This record gives sequence, C-alpha cells and structure tokens, in this order.
Amino acid sequence: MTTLVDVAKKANVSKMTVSRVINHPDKVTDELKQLVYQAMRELDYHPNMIAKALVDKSTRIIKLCILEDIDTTEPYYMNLMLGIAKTLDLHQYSLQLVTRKNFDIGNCDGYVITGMREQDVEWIKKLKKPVIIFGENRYGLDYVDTNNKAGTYLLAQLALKKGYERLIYVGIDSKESFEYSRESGYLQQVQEKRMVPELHRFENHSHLAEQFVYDNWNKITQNTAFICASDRLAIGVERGIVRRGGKIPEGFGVTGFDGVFLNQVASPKITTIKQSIIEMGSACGENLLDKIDSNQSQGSLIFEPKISLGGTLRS
Amino acid sequence: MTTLVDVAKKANVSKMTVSRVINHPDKVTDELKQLVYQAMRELDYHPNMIAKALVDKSTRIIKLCILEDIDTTEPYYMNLMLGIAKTLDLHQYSLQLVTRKNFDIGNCDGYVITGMREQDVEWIKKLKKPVIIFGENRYGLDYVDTNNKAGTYLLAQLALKKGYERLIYVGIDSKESFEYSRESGYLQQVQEKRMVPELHRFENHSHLAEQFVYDNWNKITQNTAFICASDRLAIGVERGIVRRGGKIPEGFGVTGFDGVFLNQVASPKITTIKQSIIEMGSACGENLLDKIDSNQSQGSLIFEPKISLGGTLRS
DNA sequence: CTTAAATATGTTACCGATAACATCAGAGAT
DNA sequence: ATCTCTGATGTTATCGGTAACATATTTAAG
Repeated sequence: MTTLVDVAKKANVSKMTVSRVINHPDKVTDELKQLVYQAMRELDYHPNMIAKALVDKSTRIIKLCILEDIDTTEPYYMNLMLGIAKTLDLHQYSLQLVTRKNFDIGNCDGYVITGMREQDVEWIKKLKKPVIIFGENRYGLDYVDTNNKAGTYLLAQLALKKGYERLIYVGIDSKESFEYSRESGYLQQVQEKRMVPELHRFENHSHLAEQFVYDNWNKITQNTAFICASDRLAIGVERGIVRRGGKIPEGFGVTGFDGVFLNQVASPKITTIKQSIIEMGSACGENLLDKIDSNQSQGSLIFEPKISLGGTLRS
Repeated sequence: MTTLVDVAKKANVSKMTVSRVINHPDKVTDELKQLVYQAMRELDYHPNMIAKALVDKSTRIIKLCILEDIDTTEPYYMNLMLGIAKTLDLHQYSLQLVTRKNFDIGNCDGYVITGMREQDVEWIKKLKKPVIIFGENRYGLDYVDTNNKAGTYLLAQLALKKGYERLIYVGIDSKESFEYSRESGYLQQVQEKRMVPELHRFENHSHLAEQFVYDNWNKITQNTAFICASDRLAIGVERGIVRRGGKIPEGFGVTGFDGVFLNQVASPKITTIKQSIIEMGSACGENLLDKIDSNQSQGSLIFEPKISLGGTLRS
C-alpha cells in the first residue's frame, strides 16, 4: 500500500502538504496541487481509512437497527441492507445489524433505524450520534420514505380516471405515520371529487381483507375500486372479489402499496406503488454520512411514488 | 473511551504490560494479570480495533463475492449475509458485498465466495488473502456446504423405507459439484438396494420437471418416488403428478433439496433437506477468521443434512 | 559465590493519518 | 529600505495500539 509519505516523496513535498491537498485543497497552491495529484495518480494512492479513523476517533461503523421482527422471506430488508451497504462501502463505512437488545454494544458513528413506533421516540431522541429513520414519522426525526400520501392520491386518481365510480379505502389498523399519510392521500382525492369517503381498517393480513369483501359482497356495487394500504390487503381483496365471482378489472378495481413479495405470485398482479428499497436505502446512507460529516441535519428525503401497472385496474 | 493507558495507570503498570495481558498472557505474572484484569473490569475497557488494525496493517474487511445473479426474492443470500455478518460483527470485522467487477477495488483481509464455477477457479487460486468458498467444490479450495451426497442418500433411503418401489432422480443439468454429489447420493442408495438407476436432468425450472412428468406419465408406474435435486424441480414434479391425477403421497412420492422459498407456498409442502443458511454463513465467517488469525487452512466445513418432513412422502 | 541464562517488565519507535504550531517568503505600508 | 502581515509549507505531537529492543530481576549452573 502506498502511503502519504510515498506520495510526498514522489512529489517532493512534505506529507502534510499531501494531506492538505486532500482535505483543504484551497490552502495549497495550484502548482503543488498538480504535482501531488500527479504523484497520487502514478502511485494509485488511496488514503488509509483506518489511520484516519484513529485520528478522528471514529469507528466507521453505522448501526442498522430493525425494530420489528424480520420476516426473512420478504426481500424488503435484504434490499434495504443492500442499498445502505452499497453507499457505506463506497465511503469505507461498514454496516452493523443490531437489535434493540444489543443496540448499545460497541461504538459507532451513526444509526439507521427502521420500524420505529411512538414508544421508541424517546430513546431515539436521546442518542448522541446522528440518526436517520427509515420510514416517515411526525416527531421531527429526519427520515427517508416514499411520499405515502401522494401514492394513494395518485392511485385513487388513476382509478377514477379509469371510470370506477366508487372508491373504498382498505387500510391498516395501526397508528403509524405512513398509514395516516396513505389514508389522507385517499381522502384528499375523494374530497376533491366531492365523493363520500369509505374507510375500513384491518390488521395487515390478506385473509382479513378477503373476509371483509366476502362478507359485505351485497353492499359492494359494481364499478367500485378498492384503494388498499398494502399489497397484502390488496391481494386479500382480490381473492374476495374472485371468490364472489366479481370480474377484475372490468367490474372492480384494486390497488395496493408495494411492500410484499407475494404480489409476484398474485394473479392478476396488483396495480401498486413501486418502491425501490435499494435506491432508498442507498440515499439513506448518503444522507446519514453527510449528516456525520457536516455535523448537522440534512433534512428528510422523500421519494415521489411511481405507479406500477398490474392488471387490477382497467387499462 | 478508556484506553490501554487508562488501564495501565489504574493498575500501576506500563501500557505494554496491559497489552501483553491481552495478547500474551503467559508472559505476565499472575499477580500483575489480576491487577490488570481488575482495572479493565472497573474501567469497562474494550480494545480499540481501529488502532490494532493500523498496527497490523489489516483492514478488518471481509469481501463477500456472489458470482451468480442475485435473485432478491430468494431469502437465500439474505440469510447468508446475515449469518456471515453476525460472526464478523462479533469480531469487529465488516462485510463488504462485491461483484466480480469491482472485486479488486479496495483492500481486505479475506474473502467469502459463492456461486463459483469451474472457470473461476483460476483467479480464485491466485488470491493473496484467505478465501473460503460457500458451496462444495473439487478443486481443493476450502468450503462450507451441506453434505449433499448424504442428503439425497437419506431422502432416497427414507422413500424406500416408506414403501416406494421405484426411485427416479430428477437432477439439475449442470456440471457443478453439488449436483454430482446429490446424484451420487441417490446412486449409492440405489446401488446398495440393487435397483436400476433412472436419472434425468433439466435446467432448474419447475415447469421443465412438470412437463417431463406430464409427457411421460404412461411410463411412470404407481408407487414411484422422485428424488429431486432441488425444491424447484420437486415442485414441478408435484404439479405434473397432480395434473395427471396422481395421488401424493399415496401413489407417488416427491423429495426436494432446500434452496427455494416457493416451497413455503407449495401444497403439500415438499419433504426436503433443511439447510440453515444463517448457521452455515456464521460458521463460514468463523472458519475464515480462524484462517486469517492462524494464517493456515482450517479445512472445509461440512454440515450434516437434516430432513424436513413435508407431505410428499407417506408418513 | 560468580556468572550465564531465563524471565518479567519497561522504553522506544512505528503503523498512516491530522491538528496545532513553527517557519519562511513575498506583498503592502510607512 | 525596513517592518508588518498574510499565506504557503514544513515540523512535531498525537490517536491507541504492538513489536523489538533494553533493563531489571530471578533462577540455574559451575
């Protein structure tokens, strides 16, 4: 490995000048800078992050804390990790997966936390190191998420455009922020069109949504679209409609919200919001690293939703 | 953070003595050792891995190189990463995910490579740092894998014990070592029982196996069990039998080999070999770290297969 | 009872970077 | 022409460890 000293010798300067070229280039004359750059190129110099870390007493470790149970069959966290790790590796940081339990074991430079609930806010706010939450929240903590409200708003809008005349919202029975946002996206669309909102909430299990549709079939008129808060619920609704002999998408529409692998084996595939978790994870990592470097909040990062067309809305 | 010097002061010794207590305890008298241990406990001392790494010019990075395309819907690699990362984190190493393309970017202390093919052997053997292959091979490279041969051997044995009289092997059309091993496990069982081996090979897609069963239904006698090289193929066989009206497990048996999430939604579930990828990944990490520390091969690690009973063999 | 060898502990230098301070040269002021 | 002052560059100390060498203390041998 070539070091600062090697470069310094080659460029005929002191190692401090080389260090400055890297960290404070404005404090070095262009002439010397060129010499140093040249030497760095010729020697293929890459700074030793370990030595740097020793000086700034940093750990180069970012902890990823997943506060909900991991369903390893879902690629969700795999993608999130992949995305975060991609950015971190680029900056020679490493990702450490921790649970609430072993959260405090070992030092680190910052945190990514996902699956946060209200009860977690208190201890998270007390953390001394930069934090970024994966998933929206209303407690003033910086986060990365899809624009949930815009997502259901757009899907509801699309459903109306396709001629469905009644919009029923099937939501998740939870107090989490993303659910409020998804509901309000639906509500806004419905209000703008002067329609009557119809909301139902269930735990996020397909069979509950399926049962609901099945049980209330007589009250469900033709030409209704179901705006669901998750793909799981949407798949349930889809099954319920099919079991009652309803036609999708001719008679009934269904939309979901990405987050579940099962959609890949559903038929027809749900029209839903496509979230690129990898990309979001990657951005999440960048945001956190910026926060660490600058020592100040970089704000939240909200991704605009993109509709993924399945076969559950008329085309 | 407390340092060596803090501990040294508290114990009234030089920092070198403290360092020795950690790395060469036999070179320090018991008396001093007790003092030092006491001080370390009182100060909750944890060695700074970064400083250590600077001294031994190590990076504390292990690269995980996945040579096949990642199917992010499969929890396989998620589990592998989780397993490796678990061990590495314990030893304050970090895991860096690389592809063949960016393999050489950045230094590291060792490699875990998976999805290796024959053409990869050459460059892998040239690597200067310790390597461990995830997945068996016959090129003398240390690896971690399930005992593939024992797996099919046991499944074939079980099928015979359950009274199936004919065993058809449905394998993967590939030259990879694990496939040879799975075939030979089947063959050995068949030879021991003086039966006639029947082997067929397909690409690892369920519909190919399904088509095969469907097309050859007239040649498939009642009381046959299919020993398949993968769950994917087993699911295909299962579907083929069902489409032809065959009864599983009464008339026909099917066994797979773990590796596919789809089995979780198959019905009935395939009787297969259960591989704990997390555990194997974890062992893989330990093996590699030992290799790095000792600077010599730790040999391969072969996990004995465990049968996971589904509903595709008579009980 | 010396003296050499073995053992236990301390001192120094170093890993590769950076901050803080020291030095030096040239620009501008008097 | 001399004296600041400023900006560019070099020197030293430091981060937290470890190896190599130096020194002090025992132990064993003759």
